[in-house]
Amino acid sequence: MTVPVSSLEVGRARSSTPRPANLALVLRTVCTADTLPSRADVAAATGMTRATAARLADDLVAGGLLDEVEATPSGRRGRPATPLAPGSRVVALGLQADAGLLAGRVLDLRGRVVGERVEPGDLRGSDPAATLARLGDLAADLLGGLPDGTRVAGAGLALPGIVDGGTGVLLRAPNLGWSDVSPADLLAPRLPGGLDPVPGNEADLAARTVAETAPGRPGPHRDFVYLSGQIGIGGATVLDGRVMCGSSGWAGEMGHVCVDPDGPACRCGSTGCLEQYAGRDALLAAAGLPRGTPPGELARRAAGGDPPACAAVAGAARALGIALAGVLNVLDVPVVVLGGHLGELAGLLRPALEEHLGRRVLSARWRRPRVEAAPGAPAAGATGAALRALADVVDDPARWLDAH
Amino acid sequence: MTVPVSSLEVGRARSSTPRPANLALVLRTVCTADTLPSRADVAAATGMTRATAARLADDLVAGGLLDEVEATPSGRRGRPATPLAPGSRVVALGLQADAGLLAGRVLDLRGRVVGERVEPGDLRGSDPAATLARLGDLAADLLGGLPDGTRVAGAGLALPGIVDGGTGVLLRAPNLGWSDVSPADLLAPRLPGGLDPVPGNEADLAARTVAETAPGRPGPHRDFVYLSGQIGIGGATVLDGRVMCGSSGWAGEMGHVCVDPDGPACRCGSTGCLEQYAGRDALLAAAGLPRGTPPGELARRAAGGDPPACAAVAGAARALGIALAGVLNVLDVPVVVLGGHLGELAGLLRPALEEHLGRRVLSARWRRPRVEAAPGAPAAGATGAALRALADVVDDPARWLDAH
DNA sequence: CCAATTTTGTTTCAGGCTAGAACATAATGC
DNA sequence: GCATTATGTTCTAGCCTGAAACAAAATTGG
Repeated sequence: MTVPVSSLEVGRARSSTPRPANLALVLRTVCTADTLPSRADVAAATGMTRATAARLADDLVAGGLLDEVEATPSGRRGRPATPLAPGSRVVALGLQADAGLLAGRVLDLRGRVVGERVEPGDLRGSDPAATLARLGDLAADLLGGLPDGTRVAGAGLALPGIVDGGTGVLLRAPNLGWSDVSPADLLAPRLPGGLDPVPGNEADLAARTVAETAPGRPGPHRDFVYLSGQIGIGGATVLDGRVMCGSSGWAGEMGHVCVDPDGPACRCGSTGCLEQYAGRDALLAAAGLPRGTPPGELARRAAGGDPPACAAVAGAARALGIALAGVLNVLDVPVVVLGGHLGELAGLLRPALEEHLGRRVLSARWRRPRVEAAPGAPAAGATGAALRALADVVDDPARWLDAH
Repeated sequence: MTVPVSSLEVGRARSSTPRPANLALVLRTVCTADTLPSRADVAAATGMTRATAARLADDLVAGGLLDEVEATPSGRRGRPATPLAPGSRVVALGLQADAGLLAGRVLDLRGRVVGERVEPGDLRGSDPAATLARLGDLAADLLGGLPDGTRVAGAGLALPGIVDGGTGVLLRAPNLGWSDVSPADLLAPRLPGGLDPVPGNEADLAARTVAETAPGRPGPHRDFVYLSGQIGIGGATVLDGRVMCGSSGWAGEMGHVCVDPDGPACRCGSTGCLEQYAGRDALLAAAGLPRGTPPGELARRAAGGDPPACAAVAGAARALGIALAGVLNVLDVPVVVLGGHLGELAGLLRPALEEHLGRRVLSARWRRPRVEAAPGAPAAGATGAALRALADVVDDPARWLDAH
């Protein structure tokens, strides 16, 4: 052979028949639809013939990826349609280990929460092996409580740190005090049926819950920046509906964008990082509150007009404005979604932050950047981890059908 | 129908047969290969059978999208292979209107320059209609000089400003002093055969020349930030090999990332923008040189140790370090490519800039960010515009075959 | 209550495309 | 000159979709 294979590798998947792509198209169409579509609706939406759409839907129903739902009398004439819904017995497990909690959540293909466990607790400086063992037991318990016939399509694990995409190793998680942990090895033995949770960054996965509200269903924004205020400030960028994880998982280190080169020194070695102004501890210190105060208390004081609290919020808004304006200028993203402690402060931050962005973002004259609060579900990372696992099924249902 | 069609629209193209996708796969494989592959090489690389690869290749050869090249004696035994190459008679036209020049360039599917015209001239404050008429004549002249049998697949136009992706209207181009111009209307009448150049941002298109060195052939980096120093500083982000143009074409306003909130006022209304430190005029002023000095002169002086020139370069490196560190932290991109006047200074900027980035980018301890100079071809935007047009052909050759 | 109408879902058949195997072609090596 | 080896072509079976005919189950109207 003249040409080495490596030089010819072309990224795309190839399939000799159109069927896998069309199965995915049918499933995605059902997942995306606002109301439960019939086979005929799917045919109309995709441009296939009714025969083809029906055949593909039949296969998906047989494999459990679609459910035929009881028809509700529509009042229109003609044979009543059989509504299709994403299969309720195909689920995925999302796990999360954070400085403040352990969580597990099971979602089905419709995006409904089928099972849930949240265990608050201070895990800073905890032993990775012991903590992950507890999480594994929690997961096993959660899976054991699922109704018979449920099939677990996959699992994910949200971690507050840098995860190497290739090896799945948690390189470092400052809030937990962990480094170089391989969570798969510690978790898998505790889980039934060879389930192997794929680790991912908590902010990336939380951003996914905004990018898609249910498996295959796009959320309210195609392009946005997600900011997750935990102890530090993580973040993620969503472009074209895809969460950008960076070429090695380091994306979203929003907390260390430089706000002021002459500002206070940061533990990262740089100066004037965003975290020094809008991180949880920095905010509390500026407001004159002790370290462990819940962010809700800060929000209450600032809303009540307490001067140091208001000053802290104003300072955070200014710093966020400077840091985010840079990102918004570079990426042309119209929306910022605030999660974590920043989400709790969103109502107070929004006016000043939108004003800062309006001044510093070049395109603001045409389209003013908007600031929103993330829907405040606890342990959003667990939900995102489950969604990511289910996305694998939605993207290639043929593989799932062949395997079962 | 229960479900409104709009709610069911799923972005993907659907085709009832695998052929269009496989045609694209074969063409892309040939474009990507380091050496000219035979039909058998294509089969091996794609996983198709030789029969299938050969049939698809035959169709592409018949349509002019692939050429059969004279076999060079390989010395190996067996029937000699017929090498395949991207079709040399399918070309695209790239145009560029900039503050300092008008340019047109014709590229073939192999990425070779088939024709070229560059007309330097000061176009600041020029009349859009007159200037685009000149560009149209230049283009018509260029196309007229092409060898017989050449087929023009499309055209693009690089402009130094904000282009609305939907309408193709140039909203504003500060360096030209243009706003709300519709270049397609002014150009198309001068061009043969209903050719309608698609306008795009100059920095985005210049970044494309780094992202792909020839149609369908990935460049040296999958993920990088491109900085284009013209009069201001434009830029573009390439993620996963795709140039991110933003949800409304405003992406890449790198020049107005805030370096220092207490810095000098910028004409954009903000303060301490990168442009105030590393823009062409700011650099020349800091070096004590008059406004019109070519950047090469600054580079010579700084290389020679002239103190004000060195200070100017050092200041620019610091400002670039602060601004880029933010972007690199957020997007986890390992490479910065410098073009335009920053490219000419790349050698001088690199050491200080890499040092700044090493300190401010969180992932630097694992992977140090690298700074490179863009290959310094003049009017890179024109090349990028032609590449973009050719990418349409490479992405869906079936459409091209059907239409001819 | 029954027939016409309408819409959904199924069955059947033809056609396009790929995989696999056999075959033809054109070189090297002994 | 003949075996060997690799490329390219031809032929057939099988998978999948599109089109059209058909079956099923509701409403409408007398």
